[in-house]
Amino acid sequence: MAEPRYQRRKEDRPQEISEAAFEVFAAKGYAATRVEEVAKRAGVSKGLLYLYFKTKEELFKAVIKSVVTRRVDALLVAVEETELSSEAFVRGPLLEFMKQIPRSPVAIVIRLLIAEGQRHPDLVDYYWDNVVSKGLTAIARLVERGIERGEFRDTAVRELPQLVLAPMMLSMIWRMLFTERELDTDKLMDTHIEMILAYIKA
Amino acid sequence: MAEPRYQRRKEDRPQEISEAAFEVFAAKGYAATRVEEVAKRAGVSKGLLYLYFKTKEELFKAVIKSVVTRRVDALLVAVEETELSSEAFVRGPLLEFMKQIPRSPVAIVIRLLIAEGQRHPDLVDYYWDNVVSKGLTAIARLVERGIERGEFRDTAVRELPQLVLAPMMLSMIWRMLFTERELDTDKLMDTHIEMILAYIKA
Amino acid sequence: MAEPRYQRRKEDRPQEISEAAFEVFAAKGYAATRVEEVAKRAGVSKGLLYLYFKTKEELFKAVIKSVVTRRVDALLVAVEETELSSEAFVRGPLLEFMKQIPRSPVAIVIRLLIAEGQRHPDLVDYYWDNVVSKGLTAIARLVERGIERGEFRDTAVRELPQLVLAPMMLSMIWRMLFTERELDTDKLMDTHIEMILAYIKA
Amino acid sequence: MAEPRYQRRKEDRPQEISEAAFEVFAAKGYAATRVEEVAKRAGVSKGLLYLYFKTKEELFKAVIKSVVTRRVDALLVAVEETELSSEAFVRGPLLEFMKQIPRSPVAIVIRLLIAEGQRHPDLVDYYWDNVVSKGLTAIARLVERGIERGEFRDTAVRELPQLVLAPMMLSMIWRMLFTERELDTDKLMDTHIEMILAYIKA
DNA sequence: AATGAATGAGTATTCATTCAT
DNA sequence: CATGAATGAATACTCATTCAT
Repeated sequence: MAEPRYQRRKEDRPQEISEAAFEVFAAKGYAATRVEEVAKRAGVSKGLLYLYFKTKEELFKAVIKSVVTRRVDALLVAVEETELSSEAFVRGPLLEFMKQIPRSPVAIVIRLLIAEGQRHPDLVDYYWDNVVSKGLTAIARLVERGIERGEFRDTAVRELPQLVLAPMMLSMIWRMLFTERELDTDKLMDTHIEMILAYIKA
Repeated sequence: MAEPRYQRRKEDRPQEISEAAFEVFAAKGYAATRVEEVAKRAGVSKGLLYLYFKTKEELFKAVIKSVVTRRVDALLVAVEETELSSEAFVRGPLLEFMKQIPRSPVAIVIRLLIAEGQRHPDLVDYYWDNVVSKGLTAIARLVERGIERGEFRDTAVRELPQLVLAPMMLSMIWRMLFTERELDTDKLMDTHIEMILAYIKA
Repeated sequence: MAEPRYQRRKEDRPQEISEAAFEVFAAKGYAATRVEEVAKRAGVSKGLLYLYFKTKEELFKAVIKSVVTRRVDALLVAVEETELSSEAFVRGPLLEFMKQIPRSPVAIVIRLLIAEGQRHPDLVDYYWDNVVSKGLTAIARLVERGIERGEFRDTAVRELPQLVLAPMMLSMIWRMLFTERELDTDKLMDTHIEMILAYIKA
Repeated sequence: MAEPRYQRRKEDRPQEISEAAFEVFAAKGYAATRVEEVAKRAGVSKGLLYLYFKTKEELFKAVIKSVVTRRVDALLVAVEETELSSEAFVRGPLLEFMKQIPRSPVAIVIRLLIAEGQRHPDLVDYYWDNVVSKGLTAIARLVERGIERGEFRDTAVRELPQLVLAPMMLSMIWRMLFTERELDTDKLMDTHIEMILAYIKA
């Protein structure tokens, strides 16, 4: 009659805990997050959490890694397979990608990395390998192809894909810190892409 | 025998403690910083530290605020008083400013704000008022003056001074996280300024 | 493929668990022993273990009691039934018994009792009744019979059978603590018996 | 007016804490001892305890080592300096020593070592070096001197000083486990010494 | 003013025990 | 009967803050 005191749901637990942890880490940062709160939010006991994650730190790392978005891989693939002109790709899929990222969990992960990265170089490495490096490669490929096709001039942008992503980065930080201060981050990126294209178009 | 500690002016104490605290906060973040370590590094006792700063949090806020750089005010003044053309100012003092910031303590403060800002909105306000807002105003003024003088076209950049600073932001983050990965941040900013100017010049 | 575990008789389970528990308690002591490890070593689940033993403490007590050796009873019987002279019995079966005990599980039980006995007086009582008391009685009977037969003098040893066993006790402790430090415990007991006999022989 | 909330007594604290800890460890054993109870009994806060002892284990080791009795050294010295005959020394100071030890804190330390020694070999080493080894050396010296002087025969006891101490060991264990069961441990040792002397006297 | 000994609330982690499956 | 996922009380240790000296 009474509610069962608990459910056995071995398969789902890690995912549920990880999601709850992400929310709490996002809201409070690593140090200020209490394991107990994560457990409560996941609807499990502290003990169970420790059954799936050996330490708070391991939980943190698992959470960070779990957010590695498929989006970045998708971008790489899209660059290779698209039939759009390079300019059209920049104006379309790439711009869209740049607008999405600052709204996505990746932005939160970046914040956590900025806050905790010094003490977790392996996490930074992981993010470099699986996210940042791939994203930059995608941009670089796109620019190179544009140059090969005669769409773009051969400029310093070729070696500096970061230049394309700079306003995305700024938008991420902006949203973290200055949410309520007005900044039309979409327009920021529209304008930036406009400017870049004007600069590199043949 | 001992260091002539007693010669230190009492008036300097808060400053010395604050400097020591900045170093430790910078290295470890807020939570992982122990008040005792700050005191030790400042060469005072814990008790004395608490005489000047009522809590660790107050110390943190004082430290953050103490780093508010004069550089930003200087930039504002320079924009108003310069006799350079707008383009020359951008290529000269502004570019120099942008290259300096990511190497300066401001970068560290930004990291601390990103990490702790959510729980300290007043600190974010403070930084907004005293640093960010001023910096953006300076850029905006510069662009407006260029337009007034007929040097620049009237583009979206007028309302988006952030666009000018975006690569500076990216460089700051880059240095925090990916120090050892190669990126010529100076060239990044050179190119960006080149690009911006190409875009807005009449 | 798998071990034919299912062939094990259910009736053997408590015994198997108890044996596994003995090994772990012996290696780690009461507090440091985890029930889970006992279960694993016994090849059963934790739940099943708790079906047979209501608590860890009950398991501990059962284990301790299960080691009550038959050897002691055998010694008593042997004393009564032997046809050897008292001296011959001392030099033969008794000496052999004394040499065996420090190598036997009883030694481990004694260690566990020394460590945990204060909190488990009932265990100590049990061991007193079933092991120590019996052993001492056997020695006392032997000495008395020797006196009755005129083989031995009537000395204080009559009321102090512990005197005979003292080096056995020392050997047990020695092996527990100083395993690697050289001590020929067999020779110790040989000499001791020699000495005792010299003392009590008529 | 009100009682001061605490006293600063830096010098005395380690000693006080160590004594309190000895009592609790003695009563409960290592694992069952709660650091908080030690602190309470010492009349200090948990935090202060950790100021003087980095971990519970370090506290335990310090406590064990602090009990290293001067008695053993005294025995060694006495053996060397005495003007008594060897027999008189055995019947006098040595017998007295043997009767005291089972009543002294050393007995408790031995129990703790028996219980915890396996996990703390360094403690066992320490006790070997500072107590056991010295005690055995003293006995051995005594026997050797007796032989040199022609008081004693040259028997196996020369290489087995443990034989002399065996009933002391048994008495220690007896008191730990079977306190209330009658055994006149003093008489046990009287008789044993009698027996030994009868055996080794020339 | 200055010190640092002393406090105690707060937190990660463990593990005996239970109970849904 | 059997399992092992789930619980939660227990406990070592930390560190911001206080206050007797």
